[in-house]
Amino acid sequence: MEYNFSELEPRWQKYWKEEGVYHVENGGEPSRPNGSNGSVRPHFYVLDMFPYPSGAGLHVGHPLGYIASDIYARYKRLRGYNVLHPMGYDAYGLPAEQYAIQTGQHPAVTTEKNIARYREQLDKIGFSFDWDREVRTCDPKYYKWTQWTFIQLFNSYYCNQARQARPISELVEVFAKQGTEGLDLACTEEMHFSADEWNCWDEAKRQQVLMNYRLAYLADTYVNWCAELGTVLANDEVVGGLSVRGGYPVERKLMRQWSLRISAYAQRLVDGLEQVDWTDSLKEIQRNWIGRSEGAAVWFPLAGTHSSVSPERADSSPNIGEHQDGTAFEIFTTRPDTIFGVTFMVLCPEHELIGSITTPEQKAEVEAYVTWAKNRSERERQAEVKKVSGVFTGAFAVNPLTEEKIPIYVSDYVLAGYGTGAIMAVPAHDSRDFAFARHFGLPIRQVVSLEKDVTSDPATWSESMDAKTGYSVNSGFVTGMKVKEAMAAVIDKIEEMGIGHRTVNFRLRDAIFSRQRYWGEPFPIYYKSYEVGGKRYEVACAIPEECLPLELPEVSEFKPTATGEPPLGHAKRWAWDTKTNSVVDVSDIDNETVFPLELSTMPGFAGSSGYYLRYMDPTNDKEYFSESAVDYWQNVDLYVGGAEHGTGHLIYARFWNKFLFDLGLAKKEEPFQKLINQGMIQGRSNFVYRSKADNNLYISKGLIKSMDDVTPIHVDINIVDNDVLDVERFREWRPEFKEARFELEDGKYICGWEVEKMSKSMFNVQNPDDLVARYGADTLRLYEMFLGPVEQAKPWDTNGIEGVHRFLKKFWKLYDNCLSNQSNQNNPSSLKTLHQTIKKITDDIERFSFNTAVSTFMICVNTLTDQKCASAEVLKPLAVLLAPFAPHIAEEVWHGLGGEGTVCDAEWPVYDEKMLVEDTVKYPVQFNGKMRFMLELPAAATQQEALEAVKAAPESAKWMTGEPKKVIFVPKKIINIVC
RNA sequence: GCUCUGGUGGUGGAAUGGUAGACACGAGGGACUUAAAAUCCCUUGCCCGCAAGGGCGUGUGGGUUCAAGUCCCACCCGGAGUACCA
Repeated sequence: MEYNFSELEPRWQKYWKEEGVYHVENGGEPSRPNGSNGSVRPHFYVLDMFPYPSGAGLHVGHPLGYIASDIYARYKRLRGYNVLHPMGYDAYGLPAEQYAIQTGQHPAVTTEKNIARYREQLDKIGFSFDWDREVRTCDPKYYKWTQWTFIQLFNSYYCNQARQARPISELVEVFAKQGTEGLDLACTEEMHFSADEWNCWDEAKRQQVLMNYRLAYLADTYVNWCAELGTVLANDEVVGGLSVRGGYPVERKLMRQWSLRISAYAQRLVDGLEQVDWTDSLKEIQRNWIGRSEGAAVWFPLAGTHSSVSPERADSSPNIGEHQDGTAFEIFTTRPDTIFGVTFMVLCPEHELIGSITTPEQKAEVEAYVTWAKNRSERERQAEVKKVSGVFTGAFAVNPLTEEKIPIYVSDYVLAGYGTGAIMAVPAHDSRDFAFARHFGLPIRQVVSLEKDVTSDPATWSESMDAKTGYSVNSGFVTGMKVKEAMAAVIDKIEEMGIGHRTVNFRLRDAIFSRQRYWGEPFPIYYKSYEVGGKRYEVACAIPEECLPLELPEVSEFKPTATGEPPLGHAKRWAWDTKTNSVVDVSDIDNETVFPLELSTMPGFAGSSGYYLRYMDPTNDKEYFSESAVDYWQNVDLYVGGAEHGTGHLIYARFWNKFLFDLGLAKKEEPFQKLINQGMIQGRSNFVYRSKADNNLYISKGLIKSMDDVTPIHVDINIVDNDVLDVERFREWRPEFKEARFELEDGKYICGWEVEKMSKSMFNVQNPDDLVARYGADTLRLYEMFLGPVEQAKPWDTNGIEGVHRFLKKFWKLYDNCLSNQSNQNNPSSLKTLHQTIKKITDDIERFSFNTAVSTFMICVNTLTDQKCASAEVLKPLAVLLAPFAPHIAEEVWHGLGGEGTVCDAEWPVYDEKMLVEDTVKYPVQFNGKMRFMLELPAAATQQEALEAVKAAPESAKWMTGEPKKVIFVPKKIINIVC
């Protein structure tokens, strides 16, 4: 009987589907016939990052992670766990919308089509997903809860003291009672007001103030505007001044946008990393992105104004670091110990103080610089980082510790978005300040030295001394202290003086949440207008929760409107009637009861931030997910996906989960307990080499004398096998190769190869369907695992796939022999092989070493073949071991040998310890502390036997003087000899 | 620059501090076959040697250890992340 994978695989896939074998229920009821004695099964949640269904379909890189997680999910199921292993689609996104703009096809239509194609491809690989739990982010039943969460964010503020999100209604009450007195709140701008002030304000003003504290808030912020895409982008969607999608230029622009106050959670996002089982590198990526740095905020008075700073003023930090009376400004530094080395100050070009402090003589120059700096694109700015630019304001500040007058400059190397947008420059100990000082000929003063009391002339330095080590010098009262001590001492001093305080700064900025696009979740927000004192205010209001979902309207065009509004501006029915609580025509807007709805939509990460929770209870239309569901599943035990989401999705999802945790909905603070990053699969391109002398002559790789004589040409990897070109198919491939002649080596044309990105234009895209058709899903699954460690990036090549396929054929042959030859008896050695395999496979799976697991299977089958053993007693447990990796063949064998139910319901075999005892053990023999030789002894050897063996030691042991008297076994398999 | 990773045959890759190179591919040789495919067997890190055997070998240089691919220090070279973040 042949191993006919193309018949048996679809047959089992159909069976699994019809029988609902992978359907999971919440709760641990033992649905398995031979389950864990009726006891409640433990739960386990294995999740893949759901894909964006692109038009190109799956390539072999996509399923790598899915296969790994499927193996683990199946393994856990076989070990008696109730395993949640769902799949869905991140269906909102730019490509479908770009396609719609070009072709007029509705994104919903193309998305639907792509999903169908993905599903078809996924099904062929034999995954154990519970498709009853599928979610799609573009499905109103799903995004209802994305919108719902947004409303909760909108209706929440963050209390820094409680380290928790709380309802905004609570804040309204507190404001009415005590104003901002005694509160520490996450906000856009520091505000201070009394209860009386609050109570006097009208509704519009109050709403404006509340917006400052909401976790989802509307604010004028500098955004990454991508004109080509017609939308703003989040920081992680921009790399090097270009959009990640499409690579279009991005500029800074001040726009009114929805943002999520993710910065409020910065500290918790850092702390939470301690609790999760992720790789160090990914944790580090997140830590760097969050960018926590400790330091001090210090007020520097302006020279020429009164330099006294009142303490209560100093504790607060008004907008962009400026005193309301304009007599001082605040800076942030991580090196307070170097304050005696400040020789100039620098403000960012956006700093509010610039206008008021610039002297008349400098005004023109400063204004020209600020204009220039503001209009520079992000890309230009980043490309010219090394170029020093800036201008003197003519104004001076006073160093609060030395009373020294120091000049104030403006330069774009100081960023508006970080700290207070102003710095104290210490050129001797900061490389950027150093470059600036050198460029403008400003003084450089050494205040830190590696050795106590030893200084040198900074004029002779080629670079600044940035390291936080050594001792303070020339630094007043901290001179002689170690850097760390000096930092503490200076902070203590400035706190005592009331001009500054210890503080922590984060690089992480709030996430901009608006996209000027069509294909995304609409905001459940409408705008009421107020007219107060001749001024018009717009107040954002959430639509009532019970009216959700607010469905994405139809539009006539997917492009922005003529007035530059987002595509939703084309929608006819896009106004909110507060009387009927329903969507009505835009023409009905009266600003009395009918109001305009928000025109932008939510970004891609909105729908993907909480999807793992929805899988727990995907059809619930009353709640996001039920309490009992989340109580049962808790959080994701194992999450598998690419590390490229380290600064995007994985930050947003953690934030989202922490927020839901604060609301009491999520039960664990961290959503993903263990995380494995599957390495990217790169393409492996093949080349043919065309002779430059003869356009129809192609030279085999080994015969090329010089690469200058030939032109390498990408060739479709599907007509190359093990780097050997199928010359006939090559001639047929394209008309230009029809007349091709070849210079062959050993009758073959050998192609060159190179590792490149997997892309259509390089003809190196491997489609999993082709491999499934040729070798079967089981071979594909095993091969993808065999390729190397899951975490490691590697180029795709099919050079070893035959070996894996051969293994399955050998396994099949054992099974076939077993069926045809019932007289096959077990022998002790084959049982031993089985038990060794059980132990090794279990170990390998537990440590996610799937590539060695596949090797283990190969060794096992080879050994059993040698041992001529093919009894059902050995093969049935083997089928179970193999089931996570190659479920189809495992199922077939299991059934063929009389297994009950499906192999998915079997029990993971337990190995017998006694079977594994080694016959012999190798001991290093040690004498006088020196290792002398290796000795092989029976595993159960006694002291006496060991002594005899040492006496009878080989020639190499003749160094010994006298007879060994005693042999001592010491840990780690060493024999010590005493004479 | 900073941070994280990794460096082992012709290739992908194995090795709780204990015989480096498992397993697989590729290559070479052989069996079966009229032939091919499929299948099976042998060889395959490098150097010397007819052989038995010997020498050298995990990026480089040191160190710890009876014993180092593995641990420690310094350096070199890749890959990734991030970048005027004060």
